[in-house]
Amino acid sequence: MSALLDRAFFARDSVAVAPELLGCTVTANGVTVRVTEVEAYREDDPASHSFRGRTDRTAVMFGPAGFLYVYFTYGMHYCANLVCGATGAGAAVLLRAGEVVDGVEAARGRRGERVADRDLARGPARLAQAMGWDRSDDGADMVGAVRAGVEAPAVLAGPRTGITKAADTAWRFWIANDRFVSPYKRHPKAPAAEAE
DNA sequence: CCATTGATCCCCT
DNA sequence: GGGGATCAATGGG
Repeated sequence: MSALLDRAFFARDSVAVAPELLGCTVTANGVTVRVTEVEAYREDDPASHSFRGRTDRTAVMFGPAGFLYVYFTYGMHYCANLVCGATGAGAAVLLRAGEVVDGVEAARGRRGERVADRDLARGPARLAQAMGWDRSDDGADMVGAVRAGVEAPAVLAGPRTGITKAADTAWRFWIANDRFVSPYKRHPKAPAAEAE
């Protein structure tokens, strides 16, 4: 059994925490996932929910590190973040994808009986659904639920997904050559990447 | 490619 | 207090 990550681990810059979360495991509601893909968000970041300051929805992001920030989007999906940085920093790491390593039956019960193992948590809303998270889990303390990985994986970095602003900031991190990373899709309305 | 879906937030009155 | 745009996505063609 590997080490639990303490609150100090999360209480740093989200861009530093994000890649270190790869390969770690997160456990909730009878399901454990090995994290394969994340994105960092910060208050000084136009794509962050915290960019325009604290609101009722984003209050948890401005609280102490190590707590879960769950939001609802596209009228049908939940996504989950781990709050990072100093209290009041408004930073977090979005959990984008993972491999269900324990509780496959529970995850499949939430995601659907016909869902392939690979797709149980491959995508931020899929991961949140597999973990059984919704707005009632907003603010849950995740210290004690996140463990270091057995070994440090090979990490790649690139632009974030699904956003229209700051789409070229390389704050998306994923494990190289891992089947449980979500397929990359730039937001259709994001400006095209600069030509090489 | 495209529809789905509704909470949230901005910016006015 | 209200109208309208937006949205860290998914699933099905």
